[in-house]
Amino acid sequence: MAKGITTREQNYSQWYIDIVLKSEMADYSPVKGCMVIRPTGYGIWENIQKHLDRMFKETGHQNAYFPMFIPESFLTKEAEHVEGFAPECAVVTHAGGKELEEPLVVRPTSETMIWAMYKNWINSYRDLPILINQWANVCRWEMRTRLFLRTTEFLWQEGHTAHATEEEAIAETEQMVHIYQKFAEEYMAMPVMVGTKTEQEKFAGAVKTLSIEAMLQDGKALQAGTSHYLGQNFAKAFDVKFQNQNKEQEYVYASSWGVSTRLIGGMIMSHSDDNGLVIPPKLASLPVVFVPIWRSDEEMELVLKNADEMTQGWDKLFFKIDDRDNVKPGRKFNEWELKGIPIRIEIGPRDCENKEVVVVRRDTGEKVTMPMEGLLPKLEALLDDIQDNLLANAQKRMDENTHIADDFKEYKKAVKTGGFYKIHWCGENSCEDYIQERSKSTIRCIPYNGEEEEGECIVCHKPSKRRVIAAQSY
RNA sequence: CGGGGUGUAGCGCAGUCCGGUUAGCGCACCUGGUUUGGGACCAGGGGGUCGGAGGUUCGAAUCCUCUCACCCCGACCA
Repeated sequence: MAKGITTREQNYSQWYIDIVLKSEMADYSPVKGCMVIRPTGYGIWENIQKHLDRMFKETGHQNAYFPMFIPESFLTKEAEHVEGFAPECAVVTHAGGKELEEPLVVRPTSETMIWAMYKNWINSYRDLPILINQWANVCRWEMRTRLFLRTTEFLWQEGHTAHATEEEAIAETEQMVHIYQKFAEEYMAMPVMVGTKTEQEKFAGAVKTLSIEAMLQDGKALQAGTSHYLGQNFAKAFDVKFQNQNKEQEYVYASSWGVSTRLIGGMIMSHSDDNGLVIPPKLASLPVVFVPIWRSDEEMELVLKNADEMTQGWDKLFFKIDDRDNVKPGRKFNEWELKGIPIRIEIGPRDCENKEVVVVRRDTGEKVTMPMEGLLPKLEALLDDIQDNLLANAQKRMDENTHIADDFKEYKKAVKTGGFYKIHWCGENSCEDYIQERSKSTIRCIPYNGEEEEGECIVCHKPSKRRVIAAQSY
């Protein structure tokens, strides 16, 4: 059993904190609400970046970088945007030993800076579309923070695109939310619900917000990524017009989309267990670790020699031989389990004699003896199997915990225990507020391509045309 | 901002009510030896001035005043 990790049953929140700190993913910093992402955690982020970046570039996007300081006046140009973000902005008022002429906001998101620049770059329909992404840090002064899920400063990517037509901008918005869905499922083994946010929950300044919502082990929802159709809101705020083929001046249509280090929190709460982290193989910076076992110096030499020989020609980043002589094997087993390494290979004198090794998979703990000869393809297949198994488990959890609810009292009771609930909702803000106040849950999204179904609002009983997803959330 | 709580070694805590030699304990750390197929054991060792400031006293981690920080619940939150 794991030492010093609170079990999920005892206290799910504390379990999460224990996992993050003990696996050395991250640590609290001296600044309240800000965390340090340690090598173990940063490696996961690098893999997230690697794969997403490729997906962005394959769909025609390019990376760029914009400044982290935004003149305060920029924020106020879009009315809803400023209302949504002003309360959580950090503002620099002094620099270089003097008070600044105009305060600088530490970006909470970059729409304003980017549209101030796009104004200079766009004149003609020939300048469009612009498909830019940036990897950056942003700062939002949240009152309550949680490691990875909500921190004052966090890392993310933000895509900002400019288009000549509404159709094109909407298509971009939809394309990106589906890229997020694909990434979540294929790489993170984290199934998600794709849908539209309600008017009240949408991004400040957007016409429409699409999101992916994951279901974590405790049944709570996590907004794991968003893609916004911004219409002409920012183009109007920053006066970004282009001349179309009919010689007319027209405001540019826009999208923006992002995922953050929050994904790492989602990954942890999707797959990890009471023994520690469980990393999906496709995100693991170290897929395989060897734990050699010996009693004497002679045995040590023998075992290490065998391990070296059998891994000749393997990718150095694929495996590590944990040859520390001052730590016992049992401890190593536990350490690597805690760190979530997908496959552990035990190799001792007995195995060397039989020319075999013991292969242990992290997700199920299953141990299998395999011959040293021709091991690599088997490990690769096993990694694929682990990846598939994690996704299947997460999918099963989501399916089993997605329910239909038609009676508010029953819903209120049920939602406390977690899970997604498909409910009818009339579309009124007042009913949405009622749900939030009475049940501590929120409408997560209106499912994308959701089936039409006649029904009545769970609150006011007025007609509803489709079901929405409601749940408790992080 | 309202309610509650905590500050003593890197971490977790005891000691505080009822002031009294050198401030303890567990984990971690360091050295040596024995160990090594699921978190080793023995021996030795280093490290704190008790969140901060002021006061009472022969004497303060302990009592008093002020102050700071952090945590939990609530409010808030792509």
